[in-house]
Amino acid sequence: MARPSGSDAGVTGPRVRDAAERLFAAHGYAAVSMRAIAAEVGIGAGALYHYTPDKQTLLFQLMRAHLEEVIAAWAETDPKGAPADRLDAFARFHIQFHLDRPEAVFIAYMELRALEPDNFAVIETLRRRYEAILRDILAAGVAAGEMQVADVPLAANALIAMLTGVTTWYREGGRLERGEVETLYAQMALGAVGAQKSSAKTF
Amino acid sequence: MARPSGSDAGVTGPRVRDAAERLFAAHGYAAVSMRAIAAEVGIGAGALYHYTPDKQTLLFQLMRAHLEEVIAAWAETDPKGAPADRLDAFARFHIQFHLDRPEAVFIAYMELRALEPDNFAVIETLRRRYEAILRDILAAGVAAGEMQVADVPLAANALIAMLTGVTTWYREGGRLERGEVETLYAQMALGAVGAQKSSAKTF
DNA sequence: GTCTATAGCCCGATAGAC
DNA sequence: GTCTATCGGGCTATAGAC
Repeated sequence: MARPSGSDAGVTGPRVRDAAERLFAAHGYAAVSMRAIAAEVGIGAGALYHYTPDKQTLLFQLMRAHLEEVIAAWAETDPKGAPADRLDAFARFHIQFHLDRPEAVFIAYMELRALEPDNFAVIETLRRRYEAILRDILAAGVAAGEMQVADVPLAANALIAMLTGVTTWYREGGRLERGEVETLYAQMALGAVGAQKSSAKTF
Repeated sequence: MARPSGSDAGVTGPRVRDAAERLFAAHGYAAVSMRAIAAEVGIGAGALYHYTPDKQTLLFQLMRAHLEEVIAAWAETDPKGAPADRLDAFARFHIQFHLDRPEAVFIAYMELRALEPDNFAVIETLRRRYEAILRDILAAGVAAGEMQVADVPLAANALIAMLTGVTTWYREGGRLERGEVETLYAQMALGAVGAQKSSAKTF
């Protein structure tokens, strides 16, 4: 399609977002300068402003894109079966997504406080929508008698925190394979709410 | 004991640490300026340096004091009985401590990346020592046949993350009392590792 | 599309008066 | 023990050359 000149348009933009994601996750939004992002990309600081109007918008768009992606991805993963099986699938999905995109996830949970009020409201709505998925699963599990959960919102918060925490210690190539980690976290999640997979039921 | 003049010595120091703790927890270490801390205390920025040699040391000392306190407090709380009962006690202790000192806990877990290497090494050692408490409980539970834990370090990480997450949502005066929160989290922790309190056993 | 230069501001930390 | 003033530098974002 022969661009008139210069370097790869449509390539630097994603590289800027990748660099920002990596650095925000590693050091925190407030601790990362636009100069540092530019240096990571290999351009001058001024050139960044062709790709984002400002630093805050860069953060906001990273967070929004991630949350919209995770919500959409779950919609395609949801097995829509028995609540215990959905919880198993949700735990595995959440772990998988977090291990695939640890930086984006870390930012989405940790940098809420760095958002300006209008941006915060948008992100908070998306975050609540994602957490509502788990609350719905737990509520269905209680209704079906498959789970013992005294307080659904509390249990959902506790499970999300547990699952999200995987990013703080898991490193590729370590002692455990990803599949093992998924399985173990899913087992703990089921156990925490007194559930078991339908395939494990004794009739 | 009649100080020669001026304001309350021995009082401003703790106020500086309290202000720093509050602001670091709310906005993150990197986002908080020494001027902001001074304003919170009600003194000029220059006067801060009578209480800390620099900003980094302020963070380091907050984190070290907190971790040493939590380790010492557990040593006095540990019921030293059956592993399942110790896990129940640990979960309640951890929740209590976190709800009593949410700012200190939040900083201790979130600002590790803001520490300079020498300080990081000290804090990381303390943090590992605290997490080893839970690993020891789980290992004892497995050995006693009271718990089903396929991987002790993973389970310890998962439980710590779950319990610590309480600070992200619990607010005093909300829907749930602290005692309820402790009980529910302890139940989930026990369930996650397939354990139950000795008082709940069926013989 | 990227560069260099810079405006305007805030930063951590220090010096010295009181 | 606190103040004011300040040093030296980094920050975000913009302007204008190429």
